[in-house]
Amino acid sequence: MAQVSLTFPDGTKREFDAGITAAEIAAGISNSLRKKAISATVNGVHWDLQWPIETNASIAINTMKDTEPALELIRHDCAHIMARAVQEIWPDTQVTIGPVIKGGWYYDFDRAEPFVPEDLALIEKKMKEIINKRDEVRTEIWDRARAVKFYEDNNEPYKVELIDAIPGDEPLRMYWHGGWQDLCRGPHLQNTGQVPGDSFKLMSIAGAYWRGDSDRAMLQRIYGVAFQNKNDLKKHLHMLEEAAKRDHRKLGREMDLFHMQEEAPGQIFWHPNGWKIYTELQDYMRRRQNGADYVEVNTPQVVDRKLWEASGHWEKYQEHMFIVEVDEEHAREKAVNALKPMNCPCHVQIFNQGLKSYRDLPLRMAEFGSCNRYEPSGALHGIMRVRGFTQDDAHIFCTESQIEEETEKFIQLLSLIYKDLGFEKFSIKFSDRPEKRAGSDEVWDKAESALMTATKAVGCEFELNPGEGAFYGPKLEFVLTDAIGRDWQCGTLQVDFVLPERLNATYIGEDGTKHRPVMLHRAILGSFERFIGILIESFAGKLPFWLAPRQVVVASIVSDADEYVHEVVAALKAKGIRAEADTRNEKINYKVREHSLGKVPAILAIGMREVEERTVSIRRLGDKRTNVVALDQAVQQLGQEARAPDLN
RNA sequence: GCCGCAUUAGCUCAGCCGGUAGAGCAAUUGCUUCGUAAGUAAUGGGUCGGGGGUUCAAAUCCCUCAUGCGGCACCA
Repeated sequence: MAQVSLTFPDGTKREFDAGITAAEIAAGISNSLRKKAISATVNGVHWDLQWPIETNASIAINTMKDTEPALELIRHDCAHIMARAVQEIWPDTQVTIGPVIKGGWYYDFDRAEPFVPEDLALIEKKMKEIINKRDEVRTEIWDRARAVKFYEDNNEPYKVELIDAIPGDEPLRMYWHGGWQDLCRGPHLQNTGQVPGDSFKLMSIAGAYWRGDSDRAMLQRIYGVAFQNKNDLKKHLHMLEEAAKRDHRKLGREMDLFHMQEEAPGQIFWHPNGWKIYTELQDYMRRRQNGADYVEVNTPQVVDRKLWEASGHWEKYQEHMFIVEVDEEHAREKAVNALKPMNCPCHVQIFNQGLKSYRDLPLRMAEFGSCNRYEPSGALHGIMRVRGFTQDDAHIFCTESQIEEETEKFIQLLSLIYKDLGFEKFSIKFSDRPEKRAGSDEVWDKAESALMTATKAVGCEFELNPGEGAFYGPKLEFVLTDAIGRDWQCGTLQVDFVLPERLNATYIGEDGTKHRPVMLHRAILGSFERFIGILIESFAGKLPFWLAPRQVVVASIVSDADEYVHEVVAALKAKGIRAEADTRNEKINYKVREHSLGKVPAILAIGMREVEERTVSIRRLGDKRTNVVALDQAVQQLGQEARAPDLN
């Protein structure tokens, strides 16, 4: 019999008969390892204990202590156990796919009756029964015809379709535990009892399209999470609770920032507090962009369809545009308009006014552009995904040879701004040419390499996102990581050779003839609405002092201090600080609690001692300590903190 | 847009099998002047998301529309 040489993690090599399984190897080492083993890693591939090893390889036996394989197996087996539980409870249910995802798994089912939340407890109970049975997991390779016939006989058309999609040279693997089977590439645990029965939880039921295709059947998806032990599950659930506390919709209400109502779905009613954040952020962005040699413009909201036809938006995005038709009786002429969904066509109109010379380039045209898009109802989400929003948009009209330098400058500006806003870390995704695209390969070569060398020149690493570029050019996407580790794609830089062509933008070159400029579409925040949502969630409402809508509340302890309280407020306001007096007839405990919940970064408590000494007692949000300082000093210090980072 | 769930006082929520609404907080008004996360009492407050239907009777059952929530699809 042929031999294989296997190298163990400690470097020792041993010879085995070819076709030996990892389970047999584990058993040869010790009986306890045989029981504890969950899988193997063979030449870097996660390997089922039952799979034969036919070639020389490196091998490691995994146990539950090996976190990465353990979690993958636990979650994957949970998916199977859940599918079995569902089919045992409701035999008329068809199973489809059930992959492992971050933190857990899901499984998609086809069943006439909808699952209801109460079903989850039922399924969990059944899953625990299956785990307690410690059913052995068994696997076999089947040939295609047999597998197809099997699923046809069992009336499982989804599985038949999955088999059809698997390349012909790949073996089909079947897995069993108990009487239940599933088509699966594996690997899996040795028996169902290896799944910790107290460390998983079914989370939610949702609809999901078969194969992610909105033209196909809507299946029912059940999401679950699973961990190595009970404590990790607890930590995970706790983290979810903490994330829920940061929800910008909840904080928006509690901090009285904004509201939304059904008469204007997807649009925001900004309250005074929320609008303070908005304008403060916008003022800051305006100063930063002015400093980076942008010119600011403003363009119309309601624009004739002719322009959208010329730009190509009418054809591609008509369904997502708010169409405005003026009633014929009142109109001098019948016209069909659309609310602008983006600013670029309008910016080209400004560029096209008068002759432009190469000396005018690069021309960085910025607009806090108010846009409206008719987003699908299901896409709306708080202030993060809305139908009316304002982009921190700009278009840089430049020559091809300027792309590189402009990219560099943009990344520098973006880094500076993200840092000012409290996001030290961001990552970049580079999306190159998609299959369907405009422009010659030559132009794409130039655009991609310019974008790439510029990105590298700034010293930024990026992840390649192949084929994900816009149809008109490659793009960079800037993803920032918030305080609890979530990623948000905010900034973007897109190279566009198409729109200048479509809208006939030209400049006179050094040679005295007309040339086509390149447009760089770019945004840093993305939209103010969404970015403020991100700020709220990342800071859990505790915004940096300069962005806080209410920066200081001066609260009296006794009413005899009221007069001095107003004096303090006046002094703070004179320094440009957003300060309020709270002289209500309430205990200081009550006031401190209320303003703390309102996320006011500084509370100044004023009793008779402060009045007599002309001091204030400063209490910072989230800090139990107080700090008594002279009034003048407090005004000076808080005035400094209240300034935006670019003004310090 | 699709699947599921939800919509009751300003907020958070209770209201089983149909008999026309309830709590806590908030608000208002008293009393209380109290030194760092809820002092106290009284009072007011709801066409139960809109429309339609079933019924002697609907917050409750059915249909429909709207909005929201969780996903899916979408995101120029």
